[in-house]
Amino acid sequence: MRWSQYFIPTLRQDPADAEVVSHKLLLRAGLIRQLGAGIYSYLPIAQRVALKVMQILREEMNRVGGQEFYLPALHPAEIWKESGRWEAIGADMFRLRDRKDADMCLGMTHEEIFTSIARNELRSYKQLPQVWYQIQVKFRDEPRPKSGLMRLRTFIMKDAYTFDLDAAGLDKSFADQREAYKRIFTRCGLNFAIVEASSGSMGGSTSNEFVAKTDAGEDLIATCANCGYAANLEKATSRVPTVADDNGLSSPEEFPTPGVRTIEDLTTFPGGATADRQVKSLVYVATIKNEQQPVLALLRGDHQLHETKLADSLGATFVRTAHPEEIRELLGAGAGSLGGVGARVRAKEANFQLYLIADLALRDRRGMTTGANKDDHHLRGVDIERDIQPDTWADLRSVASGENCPRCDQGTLEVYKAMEIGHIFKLGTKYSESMGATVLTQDGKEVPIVMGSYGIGVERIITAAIEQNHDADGIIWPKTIAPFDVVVTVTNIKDEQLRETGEKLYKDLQRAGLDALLDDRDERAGVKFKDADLIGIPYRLTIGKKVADGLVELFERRTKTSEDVKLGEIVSRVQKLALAGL
RNA sequence: CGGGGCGUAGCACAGCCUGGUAGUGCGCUCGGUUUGGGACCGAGAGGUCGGAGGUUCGAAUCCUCUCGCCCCGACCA
Repeated sequence: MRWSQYFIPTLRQDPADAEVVSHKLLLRAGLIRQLGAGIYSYLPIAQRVALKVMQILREEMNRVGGQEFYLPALHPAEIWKESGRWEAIGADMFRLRDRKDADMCLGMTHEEIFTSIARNELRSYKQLPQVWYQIQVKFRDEPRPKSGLMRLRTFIMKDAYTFDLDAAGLDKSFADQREAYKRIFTRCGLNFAIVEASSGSMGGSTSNEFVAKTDAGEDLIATCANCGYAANLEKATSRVPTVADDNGLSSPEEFPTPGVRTIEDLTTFPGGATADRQVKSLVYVATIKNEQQPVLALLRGDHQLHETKLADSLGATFVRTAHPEEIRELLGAGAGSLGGVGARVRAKEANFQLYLIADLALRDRRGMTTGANKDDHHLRGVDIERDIQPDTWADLRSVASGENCPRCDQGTLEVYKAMEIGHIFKLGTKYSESMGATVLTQDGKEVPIVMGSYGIGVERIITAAIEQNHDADGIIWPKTIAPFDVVVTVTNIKDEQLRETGEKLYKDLQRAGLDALLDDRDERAGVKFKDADLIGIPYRLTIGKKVADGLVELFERRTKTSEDVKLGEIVSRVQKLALAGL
């Protein structure tokens, strides 16, 4: 491409709306323009990068036996009603009606559609396994689109689905995808990790999340340097030292605590208790199978609740903290004086079925202090099992940096920020059962197909690549996904000799199979250098005064080092560099 | 959905409080000088001040409504 005619609208100043680095650089380097919140147009440079990413996705999917499809983005509601997700999914789905007033939606993922093909066409175990994938647009009405291409409402996803006869087959398919994902992210030049994560409303047993470490990310990952344990905070556990309790009291004892509202307050209150001897009581309203269920979550006073863990433990699609009025109606006291003792009975009087869920760290604890469900009063000497009898026990606690690794003896956990770039799920038979996708086994039995689903966000890869590869001057693309391999910069286009040298070199590079860009603009050299740095092309060949001596300057974007190379050798040199690993 | 902020030229912003000719820098066009890290001089083009309604002799400016965008929180497959 000739830069003089190519559309690369670079910006000198940072756009006011951009906050994170990748967003600023995507705009400044002329890759994207915004159309609406979470909706962006991809300009030619971005499209080139996206196509390179997609090519890697295709190659690695094909390598593990994937077959590429292209499914509709517009879906009739019926198919989503069959799986139950038309109701299960809330406002995140873009819904619309057609002219006949029929419910439709824009696809946010394609389990239902792929499953509908599978159930109609797959009949026999002999046809399995199948590995199907597509690269296609997805629509999600995110509550808060943000950070450029990080959280979008319309984005490109590579989604793959596997269909197996049994669990063993799924294990193999899952492992294949996992390996493919490792190769994909490695080839894209990303620093990534595989972590345990919540499956959310996807359902299924096991899921692995692929994350790229970056401060711009929204996920928190706990890792152990000693044994390699890694988990999203929504799933991570840790070992915390147990607290030795005294014998406690034969029954809880109420005492007045005027003005005490928080765990902290009670630690300093005369006759109070240290935080690890208190029970934190949080009232939530969970949405379970479209029903509102009040829940009292109990944790150790010095521990933090993780809401995703709570939702997962309850099988809820959504949890929110109860409003102050709801809390008072339910338990007869305000937040700050709440507790599990007698809570179920108190709620019953108000005609509510209160569900009590307690964190595992409260197991076997006695002599605890907690609210009395009476303003300005607490109870001491509470024995959790004896006095509260939770309906269930679950891991509800957020782990923190410095806590002991749950897997190994020596390690401690470190928590860092990351962004999700891919997620793979063992779905099992959730969709095949609800939608009737079955095959006949060798002995003639009809069994539901065992499925897996695997997603990668194309824009997330691009965003992560920039977040992890940039400097003060701009983007530093990994060679594998750079929009061009090399840019030929003619310092003065009005100089006949320089121009002709540049033109020839440009054509030779192309002939050698390289993606080359010729900067033939009538601009000062400085402007061209700045733009080339900003856009982040891995190599720049500067055609300047040294041409008289038969030399061009080879500049490496990443290291900002340059070297003079003989004109006759430069093409093979660049070819070697461009094809070399990252 | 709760809290905060912002919509004025392609971009970044000033002007608004205290109503009276719509400005600055970058970019763009033309001419000239320059030419290896975002040049300089000169001359230009470019704006229904997000939209609607109201107050007023007069509204970018004051009032009401509305649309949009950004950030924090909540949420998130």
